[in-house]
Amino acid sequence: MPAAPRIACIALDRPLDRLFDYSIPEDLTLAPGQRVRVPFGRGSTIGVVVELASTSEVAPGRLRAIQEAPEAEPILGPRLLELLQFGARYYHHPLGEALLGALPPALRHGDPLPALTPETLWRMTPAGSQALADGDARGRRQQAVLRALAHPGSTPHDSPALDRATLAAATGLQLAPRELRAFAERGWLEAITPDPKQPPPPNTSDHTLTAEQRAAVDALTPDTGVPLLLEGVTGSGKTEVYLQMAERVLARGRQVLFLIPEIALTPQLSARIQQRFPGQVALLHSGLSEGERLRAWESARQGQRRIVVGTRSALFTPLPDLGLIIVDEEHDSAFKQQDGFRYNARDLAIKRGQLEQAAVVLGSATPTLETLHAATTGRYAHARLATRPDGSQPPAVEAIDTRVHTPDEGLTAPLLDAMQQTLAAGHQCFLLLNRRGFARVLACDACGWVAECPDCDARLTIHAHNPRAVCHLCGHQEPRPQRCPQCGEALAQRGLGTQRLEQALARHYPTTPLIRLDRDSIRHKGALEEALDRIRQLDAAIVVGTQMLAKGHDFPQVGLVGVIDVDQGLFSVDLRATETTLQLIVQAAGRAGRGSGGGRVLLQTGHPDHPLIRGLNAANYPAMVAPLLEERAAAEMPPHGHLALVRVEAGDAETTRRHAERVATHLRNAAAEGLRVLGPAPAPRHRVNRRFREQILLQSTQRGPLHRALTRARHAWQTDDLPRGTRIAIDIDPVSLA
DNA sequence: AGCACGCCGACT
DNA sequence: GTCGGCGTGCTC
Repeated sequence: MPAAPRIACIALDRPLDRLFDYSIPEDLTLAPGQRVRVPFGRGSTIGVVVELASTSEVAPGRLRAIQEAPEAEPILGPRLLELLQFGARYYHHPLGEALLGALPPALRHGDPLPALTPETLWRMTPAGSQALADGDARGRRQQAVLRALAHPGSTPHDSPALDRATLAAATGLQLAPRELRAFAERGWLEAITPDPKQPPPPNTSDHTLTAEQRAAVDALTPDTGVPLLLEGVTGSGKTEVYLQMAERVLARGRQVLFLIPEIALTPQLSARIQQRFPGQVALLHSGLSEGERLRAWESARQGQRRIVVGTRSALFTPLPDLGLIIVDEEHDSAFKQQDGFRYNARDLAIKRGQLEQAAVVLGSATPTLETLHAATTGRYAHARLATRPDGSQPPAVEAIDTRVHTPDEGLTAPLLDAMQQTLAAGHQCFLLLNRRGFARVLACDACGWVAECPDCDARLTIHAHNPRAVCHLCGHQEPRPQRCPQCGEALAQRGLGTQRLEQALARHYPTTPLIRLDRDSIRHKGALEEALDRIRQLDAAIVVGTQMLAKGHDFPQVGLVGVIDVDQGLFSVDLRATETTLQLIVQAAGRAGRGSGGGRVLLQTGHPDHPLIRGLNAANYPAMVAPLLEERAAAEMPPHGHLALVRVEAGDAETTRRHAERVATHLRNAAAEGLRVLGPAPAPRHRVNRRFREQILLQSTQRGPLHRALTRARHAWQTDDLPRGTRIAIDIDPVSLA
């Protein structure tokens, strides 16, 4: 008779690629996925039970006992546990970090699960409606709340009941519970406590779906394990399709996981979902406090909230009745974690869908070549939204030849003319420039010297209100040199960024409202919402920004989109630069010509006759990127080949190189037929913050040999004596080779 | 990763 | 004489 399993194999939050065995105290019953506190070294730490065993390799005398289990139940269910185990294996990352990283920080640190209180919903009373109409509600906040309850987004019917978070999202205000209670005491609002067994019905939409949208909703076939690509041109109404899919799945009693690239950049989307499903949405993103995050997570795990809207890491939220995963803007690189556990939430979402028997929808106007290829070869189902419900057309794309029209401060004469016309017609101009700040560098025109960071491979940049020169990679600052240290000539400022473009535009159009939208300008909380509101309220205006300008916002007034410099993206060496630039152009074009009809997209380029530029066609993205797919096939690059990047980093160039060579040798020894090991080569940014980086690229038409070689080589270099300061990072399916 | 142990330099 | 530098090894 086998002994009872009195040993638990436990994963810990350490970068150690193994489990630790502990004995289970008599009075404790454990299951995989359960959280435990264990003694470790001289302290104690939180771990997750991965499996139970009756014997251990560790001598019985050296086994220590589990201290406690904060919950009696597994906190990660079997399918989520399997997903994370798969992910850790696939991305060659220690299981403990993957597992503990999936928990909210509070649980990782040992806090107990919070008790959930039922969410109060607020509805406007007739008295409140009266107060709004009569102007009795004087305060800005009072008016905002009442108005939100009178017109919740697209449903101007009877007053719906909204929870506090939804009201906050709809008004853009921070609302304390006591403030809402005060409104209730005045008789303007009434509080409703919904029955948890009987969730409130969705606030129905009065959008009638187009035939295409209807077909897309119907294309959702649950339980087949086949992902659905929802390819919809910008403005084609993907969100409404998602919402109706969600309604169907919720009606069958299941939960919905809605992943978006970055909540902060698209506040309207999450607000719209919350308004449609009041009190049922848990919002998960990096802006939450530990406590807020924990409560949102727990409410989803308990099934109290039926919808999770969140960024990348929300993929790992436990959902007992998961029925649908939506990955919106699936092409967005924000779904790929860029350090530590380098998973791609889009790819793991597909895996989770299979494990949980939940439908998976990937939506985009500009799908990645990987997804597009899977859809055209039949591995994924494919639904297209080719038209806009309002009947408007994506604008045509025109090129301005910068060899003929020399740009001054980034602006050519034809672009300035077109802007003039657009503004005169009362429409807006959006100008896209993928470089922040002033991005001016200090250069010597006489000998070519350029001011560089002493610690990085980067040029120092000059910003508007800073008298010093700054490094964008490490933050190093120094006084601006006035003269060239090599030849003594006076230094000139060269280059162009959004801030400088903004200044140049202010000179050209001194009376036109000018708004800049980039990472720097929205740093303050609420700054983005403020800018978006201003853009929507204005008629003629110029908006300057980086790629975030192209991200999913609806601006009805845009008549012209200008791309200041397409060439730097289109003709770059990086594997995906061309693809992401084409995506950016199409997404940007999608901002123009909504509502008011027409609209132009102007690209400034020195290669107007290049096939990619001539082939630009925002209405048919798959046709437009077909040549790229052919290139990828010829080069055995994704999706026709698989990549992994191994980065070696150390404190000086010499050791980094030496150890990279050794890692590469391990990989070559472990490599089987069909695997190419390229490098090591200095990483594109070889030196950052006084550390040096070399990289090795693995390329194979099959995933198998690639993973087998990595597994074997990893064993080899772990037993090899690499010095302490050397760090090796593995990046599977890298989104950028930089 | 943390945290100990451990063996060599400049300091009250 | 000791405080502390970070090289090496371990954590069930």
